[in-house]
Amino acid sequence: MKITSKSQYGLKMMCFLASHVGEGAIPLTAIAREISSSEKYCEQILLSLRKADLVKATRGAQGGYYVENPEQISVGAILRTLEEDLVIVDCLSDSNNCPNKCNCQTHVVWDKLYQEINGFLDKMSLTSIIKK
Amino acid sequence: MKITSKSQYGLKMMCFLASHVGEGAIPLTAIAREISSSEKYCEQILLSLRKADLVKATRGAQGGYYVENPEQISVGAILRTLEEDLVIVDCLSDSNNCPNKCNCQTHVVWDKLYQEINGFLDKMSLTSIIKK
DNA sequence: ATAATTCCTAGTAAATCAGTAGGAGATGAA
DNA sequence: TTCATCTCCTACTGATTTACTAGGAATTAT
Repeated sequence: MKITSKSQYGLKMMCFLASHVGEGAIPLTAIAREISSSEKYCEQILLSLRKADLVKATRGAQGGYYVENPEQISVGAILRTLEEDLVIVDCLSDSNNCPNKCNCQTHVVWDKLYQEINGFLDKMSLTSIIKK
Repeated sequence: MKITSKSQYGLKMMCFLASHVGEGAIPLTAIAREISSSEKYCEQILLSLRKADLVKATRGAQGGYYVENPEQISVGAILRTLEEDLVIVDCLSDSNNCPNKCNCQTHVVWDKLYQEINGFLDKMSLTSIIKK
């Protein structure tokens, strides 16, 4: 039940980009320096975020990464792309895998917890957390 | 961000024991059979739960495990003992470990999420989930 | 052209997870 | 008292996941 370092770095990067919205593309080198991590690792995380359309990128010289409309990007959306959908137990995504065919009493606990976590994180926008 | 199988089995066992409260000690063999897992693994999990005083045990012949006052046992308490305190990012428990000395904007996100999860799970008692 | 930059796949060491194994110690019953 | 039935406890192990690293192809402003 740990948040991965991928998500932790990912959220930091998103915060950084959100606080520089409208200033054009920011290169990987600057981003990695800001959050004190390796360029290669940050690159990999940014790739996932871009594929999920949460960041934009422009290639080539003077290229880099940037976000648009940070007020519309939720922390939940970010974590769902970096934590494989935030599915906290497998039988939530793959009911066939549940040994009790999901008729067990505990299933409802995981389901409600999942709803709770996602609901909470979806209400939190990037803009709201950088204004502190 | 996955719930471990230890917690999943643990909660199932607790539900089973709670639904047989007042019927005396139930031996490991019966518990393991009920939740379709190995005796040895169940035993290990029950050991943790007992050390946290969430289940009681009597040794020797006719011994076994049982719970008292399931209405006072929360799902949160169970998960905290099986998921090392449900600390979702290390810098929540060990601030020294936070590269940004926890002055980062993201820290508050993890902190609030932690509060949310725990608050939610603490309100859920064993009794409430077996009555379905 | 070329220097700067992202894109993409593959690899790897370390940590964690999931489960096994075995024996010591306790206790009720014959 | 002995024996069968239980829990207690520690150590071990294979599989999986995590947290990175590496290298080269593709793209674009200057």
